[in-house]
Amino acid sequence: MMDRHRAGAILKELQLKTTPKRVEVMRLLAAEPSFLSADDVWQRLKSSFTHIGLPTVYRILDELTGAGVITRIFLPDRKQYYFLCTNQEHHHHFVCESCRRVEDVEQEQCGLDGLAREISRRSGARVTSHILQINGVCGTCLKEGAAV
Amino acid sequence: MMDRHRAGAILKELQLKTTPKRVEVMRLLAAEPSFLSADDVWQRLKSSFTHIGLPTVYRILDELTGAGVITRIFLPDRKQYYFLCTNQEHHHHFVCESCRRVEDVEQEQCGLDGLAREISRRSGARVTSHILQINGVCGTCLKEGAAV
DNA sequence: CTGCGTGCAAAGTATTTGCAAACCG
DNA sequence: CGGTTTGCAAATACTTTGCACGCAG
Repeated sequence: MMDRHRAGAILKELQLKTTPKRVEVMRLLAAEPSFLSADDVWQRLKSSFTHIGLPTVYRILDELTGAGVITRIFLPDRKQYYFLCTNQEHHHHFVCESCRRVEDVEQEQCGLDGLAREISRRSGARVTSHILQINGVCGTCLKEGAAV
Repeated sequence: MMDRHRAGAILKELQLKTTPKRVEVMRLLAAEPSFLSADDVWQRLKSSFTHIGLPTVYRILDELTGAGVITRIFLPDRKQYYFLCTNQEHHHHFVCESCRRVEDVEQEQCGLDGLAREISRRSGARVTSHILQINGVCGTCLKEGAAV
């Protein structure tokens, strides 16, 4: 699990005060192989804090998402899901629809940078960001017959 | 603008009854170079129908999205936006954050199919879908100084 | 100290649902 | 005619906001 010191260092770098709640959110997310909803995070935090409000969870998740530490995961239910990837390289995610586990997809295979360059060359547009999420069923779930 | 006959044909193919509301939603979306919210669509429909409910608009948009006729566009405001691309080839979209216009990005440049194959080869997962959306500011908006 | 961070309560609002009436095929 | 489709009203539920107190630096 991510140690408190490292969480604090990241927060400092983001110019956010190192509060126990923020640290715990980061540690918790870093220990999760799956994406979580704000409510999921809240439930888990309740075991560490007696007083913790859902709005606080939303605020912390927003800050971390804005700072790029956390990635949003898109699901058809249009709730917001979060995933913290310790991998700092630019990359994307494979999301298992069955177990919610998230796996990294390496950048070399993605080719998005070239695509962005191509777009701006052809139409004069400036690419500022992109969303790339691969959905499916992971190998483990397939074996367990969890396929849809 | 997409003619009613073509809209009807598409609906028939989807095994949906050809109702005036559905036809008009398709025509309207096909004529839009930008993505629209359910509410946007509703407002536009009001000029064609006196009795038209917002839930109906949502239902129609859901049906068409599920059938793959309409693409969802993701924005930070977490509302749902829709865009109808007449281009039947597999492709993706460049979304201008300033004018909301959507431009096609051709498939050859994307390489996502290869990526999906690579993922399943390496981890045994099955890829069922993916989201790829390129965000930025289009050439026209850049010239107009609309850049953020 | 001093301003950012948080709890709590309450609001906001996009989206969904239930049901009866209208309509397509 | 019979099962879809739609209008309307109401509900859902996620997320946000306001404000006062508490805590990090």
